[in-house]
Amino acid sequence: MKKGQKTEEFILKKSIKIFAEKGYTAVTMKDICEATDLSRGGLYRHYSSTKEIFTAILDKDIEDNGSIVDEVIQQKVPAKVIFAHFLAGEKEAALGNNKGWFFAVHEFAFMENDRRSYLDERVFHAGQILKKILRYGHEKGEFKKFDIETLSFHILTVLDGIKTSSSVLSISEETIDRQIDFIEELIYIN
Amino acid sequence: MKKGQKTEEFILKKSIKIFAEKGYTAVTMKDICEATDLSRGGLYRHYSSTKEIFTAILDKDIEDNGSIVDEVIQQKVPAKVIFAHFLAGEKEAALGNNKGWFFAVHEFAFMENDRRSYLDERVFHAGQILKKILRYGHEKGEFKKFDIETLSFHILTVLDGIKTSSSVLSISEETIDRQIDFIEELIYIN
DNA sequence: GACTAAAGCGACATCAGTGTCGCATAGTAA
DNA sequence: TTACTATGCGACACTGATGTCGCTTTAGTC
Repeated sequence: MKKGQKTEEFILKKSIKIFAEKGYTAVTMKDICEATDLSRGGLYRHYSSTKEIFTAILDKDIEDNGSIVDEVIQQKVPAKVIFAHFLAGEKEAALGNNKGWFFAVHEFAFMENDRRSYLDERVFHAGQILKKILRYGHEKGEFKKFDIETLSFHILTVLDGIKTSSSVLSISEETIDRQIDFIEELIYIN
Repeated sequence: MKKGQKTEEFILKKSIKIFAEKGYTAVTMKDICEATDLSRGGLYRHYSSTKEIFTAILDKDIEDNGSIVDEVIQQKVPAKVIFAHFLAGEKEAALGNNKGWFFAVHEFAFMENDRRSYLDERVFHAGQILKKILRYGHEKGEFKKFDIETLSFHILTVLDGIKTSSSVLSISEETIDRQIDFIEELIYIN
């Protein structure tokens, strides 16, 4: 791997944390310089805006998530297990241990005027991943027979709301757990 | 009423629209100058930051909402009607006709480092208003017997999520309606 | 090892927003 | 009307972030 490519991955890796801590809008190129120990010129050699860095992170994240879900479905892992993992990941995000990308996408979207082109596509992907899990759960008879469109949107909005709230308010882990239980009761059979 | 007080109300009124259109972070004092036809100095005479203006708007909004709910409960209006109105208001917000304040509070919260003092209080108020409606519905036997804490949080997060999504994505009015139906089915008896 | 391209540097010009201050004008109370 | 206070003005200095550019250093290739 070339030096430049390595640097780019390094920049993305370091930046995730900054975006998570400060929020998309608050991050400046200077912040990223400091976190990466790169100079202005050095950084601009690779990325010319925070937006560019942020979208690079998102794209990478979407790709990774999608392929993992495909893989476990392939391996016939029970739908409940997959879904529980999905929820666990989102819980981690809600607790601030990392930032779920759905959350990040929305935060990002607040700031951009061009709201309905780039983002539709990314969020569409997120929806696709969840729908894949739900459809698989239906087929295996593990999940109740809801309308998948409505249900997936409902779940995503709740998760998104939880994450927003927890990043913003002093809500307890218990509150998050209760919401996750609520969702699970909603969809699991018995 | 004194001139100054009039001006302050005028500034708030004009600013709501700008915050709704551009999003909290993107608004500058210059924007507000333009919208109000005030000069920098004139504006700074009354408010010295966008944050100050924004919180003034929120406080006013919270006050208004709370008193309306109290009033209709006093008048024994059916809980379903009150709740439907509540949802309708949020739908309007989701459609972008105005910005629901819960949404606004969250958007605002993204930007502030001091996340857990000012906001807890405001969102607590929002929760109180919804819980009041739910408790009233319980008492009148119109609503299912959920745990009110969990349910109110769930509803607020869904609504918040819907609003976030609709401000960000090209989701249809039908999608919003389906989510609102989903919530209603969840809580109404039969 | 020598050469070329890639990567990294940091000073610089630029820009957009902020907050202030002395002055001008309008409101208001006597 | 007067006189004082509240309101409004806009130029100004300041700040912090942006993006560029010529230069140096490092990596990769032969």
